[in-house]
Parts: sequence; structure tokens; C-alpha cells
Amino acid sequence: MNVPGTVKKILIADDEPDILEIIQYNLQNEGYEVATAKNGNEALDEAKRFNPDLIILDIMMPGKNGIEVCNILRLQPAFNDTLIIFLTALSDEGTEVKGLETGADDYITKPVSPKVLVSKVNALFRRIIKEDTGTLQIGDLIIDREKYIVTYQGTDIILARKEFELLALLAGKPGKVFLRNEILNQVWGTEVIVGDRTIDVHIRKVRQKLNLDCITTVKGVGYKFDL
Amino acid sequence: MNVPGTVKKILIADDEPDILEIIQYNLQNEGYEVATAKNGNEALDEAKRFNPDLIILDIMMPGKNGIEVCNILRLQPAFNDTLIIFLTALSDEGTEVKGLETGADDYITKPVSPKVLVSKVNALFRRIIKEDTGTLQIGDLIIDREKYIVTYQGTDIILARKEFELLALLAGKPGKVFLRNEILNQVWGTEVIVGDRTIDVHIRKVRQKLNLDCITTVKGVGYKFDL
DNA sequence: TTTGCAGTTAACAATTTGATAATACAAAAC
DNA sequence: GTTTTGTATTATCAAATTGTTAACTGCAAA
Repeated sequence: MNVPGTVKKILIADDEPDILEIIQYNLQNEGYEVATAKNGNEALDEAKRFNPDLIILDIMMPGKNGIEVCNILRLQPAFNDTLIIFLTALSDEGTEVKGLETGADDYITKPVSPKVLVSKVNALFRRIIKEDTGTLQIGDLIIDREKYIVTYQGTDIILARKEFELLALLAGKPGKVFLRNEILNQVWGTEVIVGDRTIDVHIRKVRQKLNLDCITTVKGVGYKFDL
Repeated sequence: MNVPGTVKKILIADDEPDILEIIQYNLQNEGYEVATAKNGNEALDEAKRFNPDLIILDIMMPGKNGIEVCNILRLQPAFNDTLIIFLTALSDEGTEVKGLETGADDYITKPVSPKVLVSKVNALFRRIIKEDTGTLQIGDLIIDREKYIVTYQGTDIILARKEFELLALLAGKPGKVFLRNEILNQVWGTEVIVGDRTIDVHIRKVRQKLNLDCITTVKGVGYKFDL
């Protein structure tokens, strides 16, 4: 989701190649990782593959339009936290209200200067990132996501990187059950493909090192953290 | 600040009484609690007193202008999480970028229809609140779809995956009778083909674990949830 | 080169869950 | 009162999922 230190990923969907290119250039310049799609269906496919943090959607596109895409995405729990911005030439009030009520986070009308767009994107991320960065403290357990240090009752616990990221992810939302897919996406990313046992083994290592019964298996679903 | 279930508080600062009134009316209509300020200094005072969740700031105001106000607020930890929207007639690119970089969460240029403004405000809160759409509560029974936990009168009840999904489905619309076909489609999907008795058995398991007479059989039709 | 560690996979055991069949039961229809 | 239809219950077996150990790979430090 928002693993600190990770480059934020943005998917842009627009049927005009020029616009696609301009936006892509400006966002990459700002340090974001960018993927593009030329129509609604492509956007859906890319969203699944690329697992972006933010999707910028044109509304009028061949195939599925932006609002349809947004609707479809919002129905899937995996894209619940994904930011969505509509970027469109349609400036009528009805469409804008509808777009926002569909679950989008912002609605920007073309034409818009690249600088302004980048600023809006930054503003959106700034707000979200605040919530899950820094150090976590759950009972006697302290997880410092910046220093990569875990401490339990005063003593440090050495975790390997994947182990740490796994723990940090789960502990970030105590009680929430993370599906195996979610874990794979967040910790391993969408590029690498690893087997299911990999998660188990890392879970086991974390449990062993923490020597603390805090990671619960929810059979058929995933894992959760609870102290 | 963002305690769920609380009415959200919004502070509007603008030197034009008409605008102030129109916005106030529309936001109150939407269920928000609203306070107003006529200039920059008043905005700062009200912010401290009223402790709003969102501040809508005009930029050009007597005394301190909106950007100054935003800067001052952002320096105080107490207002770190407060949402800030600039609402202004200044539509030049430089000001907008500057405004957003000051730490505002959105920048809306006048004129804007009240409906659109309300939609944007809603969208902003929706993202921040992290609405508890995941949890159902029916009487003493709590079903947390995110945490995969069922609680009845404070005690947890462990359900297997299918059992959980079955209960979550039925409890999602209390009173509605779900046909056996509906249940099969929702819980088992269209790919797998299972017999009719399978539903009965799972219903029975849920009833047994809940030890609560909440799933009613509608003979020849299906099942419904009712507490 | 050797050693050690992180990350991954393989193989198998242990456990949980899901599905079915057989039977029992209840209510409506005849 | 018997038959029919539909549901509940139980036991049982099959399938899926996870835990655990051990081994393999690549890399970097000693």
C-alpha cells in the first residue's frame, strides 16, 4: 500500500497519446513510477497488473468510460484504498458530481497545466502518506519503519528486510486480515512472482524471532496482526 | 479529530457575505456543522476555538490572506491533520501551485456550483475517514468484513471462510430472502457447482456456532437473516 | 575460497474446511 | 392418514490450506 520509502505508482488512462505523454513526463519528472493505458479495458488490466497507488482517469474513452472503470474498481476490495482522479474535458456540473460520488478523490477539468496537476497529485499523496509513516507502537512492541528496527520490551529484534516489511505491513492495521494477494503485492510487489509457501515461511520466521503470539492465521483468507 | 460517527465540522473564511451564506447553507444541508469567519485573523481565532475538521479558505481577504493563514496553521501540530481547501477567484497557475504546496488539500476556483463544492468536500472526508463500511452491526452482533471477525455480545465467534461469507451475505440485507441460487452465486461463485444440501449444511454450522436464532428458513424459497 | 545470511522452493505432515450421502424430521398436499 | 416435498442433522470422506523442516541459490563479507 504505502510502504515507506517506496516510489508511488500512478496509472494514467487517456485515449489522447499527446496528453498521456505530457502527463507521464511530468509525473516521472517528479519521481513517480508511471504506467499508461489507452482505454477503459486496458486501464482495468493495468490496474490489476501494476497495482498503482493512484489512477488518473479520462472519462471519455473508447470501450469502457472512466466512470464505469471507477465503478468497477471500487467494487473490488483490492482497490478500495487506491486514489482515483478524473481528468476530463467534460466540465458540466452533473458529470462532476456524479464522478465524485462514484468514489473518485478529485475531479480536474482539462485543460490543466502540468504543474497544477502535479501539485494536486502531490497534495493527495501528502495527505495519505502522513497516516502511515513513521513508527508504530503496539503495546511493548515498537516498529520503527524508518530505521528498520523492531524492539520488544526494550530489547532489539533483528529482522531481515522481507520479514520486517511483512511485520510492518500487518502491524500497520492491527486486526485487519490481509489476503495473501495483498501481502504479495505490498511486500514483494507485482513484478516478482513467488510461490505461496514463501509467505508462510516468512511468517514463521517472524513468529519465531518475535517469540510472541501476535500473528494469527485466518484459514482460507490470510493473516492478521493482534497483540 | 476525525472520530468516526462524529458530525464533521467545517470552518469557512471569506470576506463576501453572500458566498459565505450560500456555502454555509449547502454544507449544513449536507449535515455538516459550520462556522464562518470574515477575514484571516478571524479565521485563525475560529480555527482555535471551533477546532474544525476542514477549513475552506478564500485567498484574498482583508488582514491576513488565505495562504498566510494556511501557513500559520500548518506550523501548529494541532492543525496538522486539519483539511484545508482554497476557494478563490485567483485562477492563475502560480497561485494555485503555491497554494497546494503550502499544504492545502485542494484548490477550487470560483465560481463553483454549490453542488460541486459539496461533492468535493464529501470526497475529501470519505478518503480520510476510512469509513467503516467493512463492519456490519445488527443488535449485539458485529460482523467485521475487514477483520473477518464475528462478535456476539462481546465474545468472538470463529467461523470458517464459507460460513463467514454466508453470514455476511445474509446479514448484509436483514430481512431479505436470499434464494438458494443467489447464495450459490455470491458465496460459491458460478464456476463451482455444488449440491443444494451444501447450503443447508453450512447454514446449520453457522446457526450452531452463533447459537442464535437469526437465520430463518423460508421453505421452498431460501433463507433470510433476522435478529 | 569460504562462510553466513536472505530469500526462495520443495516435500511432507498436520490441520481445517468443504461437499456429499444417508437418514430423520416437519409441513403441506392429496 | 398417507404421500410428497423440502429441510435438518449427522457422519464420513475428499480437498484445500497451512506448518514445518530442510535444501538450494545468489550474494556479500571475511
